[in-house]
Amino acid sequence: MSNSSPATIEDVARIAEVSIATVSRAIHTPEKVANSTRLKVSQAIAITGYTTNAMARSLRLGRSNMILVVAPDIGDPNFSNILVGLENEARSHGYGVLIGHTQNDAQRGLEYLKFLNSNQAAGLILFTGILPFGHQTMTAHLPPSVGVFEPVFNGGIPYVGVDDTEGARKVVDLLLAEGHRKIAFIGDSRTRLAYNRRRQGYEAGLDAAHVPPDQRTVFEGDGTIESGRLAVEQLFMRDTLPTAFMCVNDQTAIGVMIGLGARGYDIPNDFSVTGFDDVPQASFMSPSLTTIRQPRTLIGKHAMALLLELLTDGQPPETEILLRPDLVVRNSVAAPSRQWIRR
Amino acid sequence: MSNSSPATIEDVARIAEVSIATVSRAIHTPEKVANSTRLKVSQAIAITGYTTNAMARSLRLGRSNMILVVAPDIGDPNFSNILVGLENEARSHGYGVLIGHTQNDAQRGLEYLKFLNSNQAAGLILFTGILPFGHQTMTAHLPPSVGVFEPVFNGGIPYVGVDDTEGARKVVDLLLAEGHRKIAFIGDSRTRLAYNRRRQGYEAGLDAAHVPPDQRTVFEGDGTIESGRLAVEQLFMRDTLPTAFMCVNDQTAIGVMIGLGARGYDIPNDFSVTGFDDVPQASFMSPSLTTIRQPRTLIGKHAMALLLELLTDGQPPETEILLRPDLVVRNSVAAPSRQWIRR
DNA sequence: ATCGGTCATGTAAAGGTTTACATCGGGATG
DNA sequence: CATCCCGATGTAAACCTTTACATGACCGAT
Repeated sequence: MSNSSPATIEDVARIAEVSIATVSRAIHTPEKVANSTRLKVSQAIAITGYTTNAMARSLRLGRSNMILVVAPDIGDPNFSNILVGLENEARSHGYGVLIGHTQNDAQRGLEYLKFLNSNQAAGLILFTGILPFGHQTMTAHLPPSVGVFEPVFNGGIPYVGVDDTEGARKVVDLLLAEGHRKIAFIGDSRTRLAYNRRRQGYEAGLDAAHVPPDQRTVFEGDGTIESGRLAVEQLFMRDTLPTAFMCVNDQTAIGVMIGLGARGYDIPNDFSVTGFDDVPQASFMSPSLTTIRQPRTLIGKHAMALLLELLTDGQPPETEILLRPDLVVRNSVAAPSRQWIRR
Repeated sequence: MSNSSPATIEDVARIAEVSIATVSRAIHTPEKVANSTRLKVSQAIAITGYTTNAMARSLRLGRSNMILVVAPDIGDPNFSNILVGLENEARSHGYGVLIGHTQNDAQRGLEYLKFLNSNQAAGLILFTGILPFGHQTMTAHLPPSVGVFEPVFNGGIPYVGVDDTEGARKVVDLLLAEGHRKIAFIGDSRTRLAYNRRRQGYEAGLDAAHVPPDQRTVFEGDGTIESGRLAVEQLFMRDTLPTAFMCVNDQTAIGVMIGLGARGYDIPNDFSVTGFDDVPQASFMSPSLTTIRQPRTLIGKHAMALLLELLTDGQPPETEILLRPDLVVRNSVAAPSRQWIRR
């Protein structure tokens, strides 16, 4: 019962008095096995405590039951919530989740190539900004893959994200409803799809409200806290000050709040600030940050489900899944300061 | 060159004009192969782009190159930082990290047993509070394992954590130095080792300063935000109010701050509050929280290193590794309010 | 009674690797 | 020159599973 080495299919076969082939069939295609035999086999399995050796199975089948998830930084709190969704979905289908992070180092990405080449992962989940294996040439050798947040490479890989345009639109509509007309947009890199879509939502909102866009209040940074702080400095040096800062993500918004705080301004009374993503600390800041919630666990779940479908059916049912972004209203937005309106 | 199916050791052998055994030796025990042969083999490897099939290797060797990491909640930001350390260390030794989370559900833990039984994981990293597989009986079947934060089961499994006693001592010493004499200790479950050690540090500090302990200011909760809030309510109903709240973890401290804020008190002017762990939001709260930093990435690194040692040497070099906790002084501590001193 | 067909089961190969053991050749030693 | 030994390499078995194909029994139809 508690042998030193784990039971093999042969042990089960011997006890059930059938061949190993029958045992294998009883497990994987029970309809091909007579009822009486199936019973004997399941009893033998119970006695021996047999579980299939995944190594041997994967070797024979030519594919594993592992999904490799590669992110730029697994220490990022945004990441961990997605991981929950990914893992739950995978496990409930008998798959395991293998993780890796590149820390934006191309060399690191290459190391994960080993896992793929050595057949250790049946599928791949790629996060924003990951270009793990250098060349697009590699794409041909990639296993079934799904992107998270944004498309990977130049497409060809389906992805799951949030509707950035709609999210941005919700934010700008809130600011407009509060009475803001001069709304700065603090973005990150123009090369990022999320940036472009969010900005698109921003512009669509202004347009719908017949507010003429003002290029002088659009700032491009890199999405970091520091870049938000810098944006404030730059905007104060220009002649037109906004009454609200709409930021492409929460990190930038935090930077903006720090920058405004350093100049002695009060948020939201002097300026309104909004973010995007709803990072964990957004609710703990003072004032707490009005932002867009990314349904992270759900994104993870959908991404994994899509990948598993890909693994069995071969063809992706959809190439792009966009989830609904929810506006989270907190305390960083108020009506524009009379001080600025009066100007 | 870009064959459809990946190159096998046989392809390499054919090109290098040696046997597959020699190829295997050239890779794993190069000192047993003549220089000239080794060269031929490595050229053949370069030509074919061969990488060892991990499935076949694991099958033959009887163990995989995966480490299973099981945590109560992978969505917890504390977890992700440790994961970084774990993953870096593992990867640099050719191991992959497989993750799982139980969400404090014993049933879930059982599902991960499959991975272990099916030889898919060579080792196991267990987090605090995890009792993944029901009975201790299972311990016998567990692969080499290492605990994080606290010992697992009744011992027998080495672990890596932070020196809780010393950390608590640093906190209480700070509060004492500020002039506090009535310091409440808000704990979580008495069954947790961390609680007991931190409280031990708290009492040792009071003792060293010749401050008599007051049982009425010790509160036991469950480590959640709500429990911190509740502690405040309870303490206000008793006759002796502290001037400082020393909390067993940051969650509790956040709850205490919320509770005090709801009663209209100002921190740190009316009361001082301290935490333990330095969760990401600790620096974003207002006031920012004075707490103890857990060297999380380092803990992960050490835990994985210990496990890998265990895997190769069989015996753990140490059974307990305690890292140095650092005091992070922020803005939630000040000298005790004169209002209370005067009483 | 014979045949054809169906269903349940068994046989055996294949998947890629590692390694104990066998073999072979050559240099050192007597 | 015979012997021994050692180093380098090859042969083949083993790890455990899945599945195409073969076998055999049984049943119904002719």
